[in-house]
Amino acid sequence: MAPSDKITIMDIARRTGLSKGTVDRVLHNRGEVSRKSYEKVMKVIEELGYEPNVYASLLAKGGRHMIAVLIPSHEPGSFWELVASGISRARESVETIGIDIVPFEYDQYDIASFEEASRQMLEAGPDGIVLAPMFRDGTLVLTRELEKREIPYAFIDSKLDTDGYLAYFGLPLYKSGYLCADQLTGGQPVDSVLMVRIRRDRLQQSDPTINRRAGFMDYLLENCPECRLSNIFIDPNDPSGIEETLDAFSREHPGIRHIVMFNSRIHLIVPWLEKHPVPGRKVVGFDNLTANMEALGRGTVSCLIAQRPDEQVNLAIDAVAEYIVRKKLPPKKDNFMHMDILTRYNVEYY
Amino acid sequence: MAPSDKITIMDIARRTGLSKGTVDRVLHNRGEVSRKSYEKVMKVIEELGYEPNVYASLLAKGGRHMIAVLIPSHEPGSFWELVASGISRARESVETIGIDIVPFEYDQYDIASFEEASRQMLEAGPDGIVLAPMFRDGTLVLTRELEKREIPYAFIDSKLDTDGYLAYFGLPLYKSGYLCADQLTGGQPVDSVLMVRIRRDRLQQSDPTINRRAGFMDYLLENCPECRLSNIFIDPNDPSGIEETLDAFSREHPGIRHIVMFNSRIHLIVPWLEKHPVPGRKVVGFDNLTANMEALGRGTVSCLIAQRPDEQVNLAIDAVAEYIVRKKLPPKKDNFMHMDILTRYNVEYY
DNA sequence: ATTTTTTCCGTTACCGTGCACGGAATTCCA
DNA sequence: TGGAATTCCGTGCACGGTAACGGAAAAAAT
Repeated sequence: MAPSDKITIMDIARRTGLSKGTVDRVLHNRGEVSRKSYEKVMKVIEELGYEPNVYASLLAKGGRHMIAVLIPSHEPGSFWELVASGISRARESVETIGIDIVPFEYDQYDIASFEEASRQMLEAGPDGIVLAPMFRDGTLVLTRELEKREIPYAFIDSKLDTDGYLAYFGLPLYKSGYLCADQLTGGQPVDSVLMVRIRRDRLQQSDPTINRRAGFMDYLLENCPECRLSNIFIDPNDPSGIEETLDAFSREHPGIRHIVMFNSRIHLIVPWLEKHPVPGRKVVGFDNLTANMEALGRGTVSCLIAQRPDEQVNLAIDAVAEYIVRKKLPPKKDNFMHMDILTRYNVEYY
Repeated sequence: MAPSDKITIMDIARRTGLSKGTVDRVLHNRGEVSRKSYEKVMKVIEELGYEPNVYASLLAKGGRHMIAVLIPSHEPGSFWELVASGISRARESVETIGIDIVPFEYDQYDIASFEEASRQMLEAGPDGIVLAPMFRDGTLVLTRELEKREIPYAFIDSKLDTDGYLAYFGLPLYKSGYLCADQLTGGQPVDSVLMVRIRRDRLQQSDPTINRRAGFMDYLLENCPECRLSNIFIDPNDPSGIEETLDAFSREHPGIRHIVMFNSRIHLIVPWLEKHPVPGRKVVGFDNLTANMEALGRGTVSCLIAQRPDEQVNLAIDAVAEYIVRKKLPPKKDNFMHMDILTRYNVEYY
């Protein structure tokens, strides 16, 4: 009944006839222990089910740890700002266990800045890392270095096909496209959908929207094969250009009403949508940016598929912290997280 | 830059010219300190922004705390089983900070068992409590006693209109009915809906489905006023009776297709639904019971509104634990949580 | 003025681990 | 077989806070 009679390092010292110093040495296997005593201690640890007292440990070693977070810089209103807010929450919860969170940021369109940021990060000597792999090759170089230095790291948002990482927290991208299509069609056949995409001219970047688009199109293929799909491309930095593009398209294709965007930037077309309201039009996008949620509340956007990026980074930081403090591996390595469906009726409590 | 140079109890002892014993006495104001020294210490604490080291504290006082959870007993497959699973998760996370979780259960249809359970709970002498108020009057008696003994308590699921509680975590019930209606109609007008309800003959119990039903009906009133509503009542303990009732109803009203239930028991009518498939029928229910989610995966149920009861109890336990260990109040007292929309396309990651 | 009580405060022994230091036991080499 | 070099292990202090204990100083009683 009483779990209060916890067994301590002294208990296993007595049981083995050794001293706590020796027991401590095998616990942190830092050598200077004979094979015989090592095994004896291990056996007793096993028998008694010894678990170290984290407080005492933390208190004794005193020094604080540091977890670095390497993510794209968070311009206001961007997806990465949501991640950043999750970081501040996580900071509070782990600072009491002696861990500091230090963010390192880079321009997600500039690989040189990524390399610079990861260099600085390594120099700071973190005890663990959480990162979002934007540049495939650059990340590979980094993770190899991390593995050499035995620094644990966790992925968020997307991951590489290596396996040295401690954990991954993210969305099932393909499925999210599938879900998105179901929300847009409502299970009923639709005749046409417009996909608004961002023109990108950068190379070697991983593009998560590809998988989403694939899932979206597969759903349509299976559930309403006669649906016609159109693409247009916009430039996020050119608001008036966006309106022109949309105007031109809707003149040429007046029948197309439903609209989807596979990145977090549905808010970019909201001004145009509100200038040209169409009853019964479905507009579906991704991620809970403030601007997106406001448009949802006004009814301009019908539905958002969201992934709680703050939660993801939180879990990732906790996993790394747990590993640093207790050397415990997370229960699952790949954690595909729930996809939240947001409508105007449940967005206010998000 | 360095937060590592934390100020300790010794620092403020030196600054005041007193000993750490005295400082400790004012920190826990357990008397035996002159007014003059008390104020001197308080002033220095303020100046230096002293914050006690939780580990050292926990380590020193050694003794463990106990949080009691008072909820209806969790028959397999019931809503409260989900809560119970959240309890086991919470247990792991707080046992490392020296807190034990002890559940006390009662029959949610028997007020005497509630009183008995709360009596036993009080006798066990918990340091904090999480409870779901099923019986209004009985809970009021209990909470008054808790306030007298200065034992902090948090509500989950629903709350009373007292204000002595530390925090509340639950769903906005009325809104959830509203959201439910929106999911059922898909924003399009529907001509009729059947509400399947549970026959209850008990009194003085709080019934959360009342508010849900109200929200549901208000949505219909505003968005498709011509929709016709029917009610039928079933007995959860009589499976064949359920089928008969549904058979009889569908014979008399063949036009009514869409079905909603406002409690967690939509799974009760799933066998009947699967015997009588109707294309285009919408079936909406609440809560992520295993049986409900399976029916969702098969497409029998169109949508579930879920509330993560495990998360709720987790947050409640954390809030109470935080108060016990650090005397910190939670950031918000009333926490209305997000309503999750579950469909067959996002249920597998829930 | 002396004794008794009360008020106030410093000292000290923990809590369970981490780790440096030094010494004993063993092995090695001559 | 002696001494030197290793290997192995025990001791003791530190971490920051808690609380019992006992004693000095102040107040009250005689």
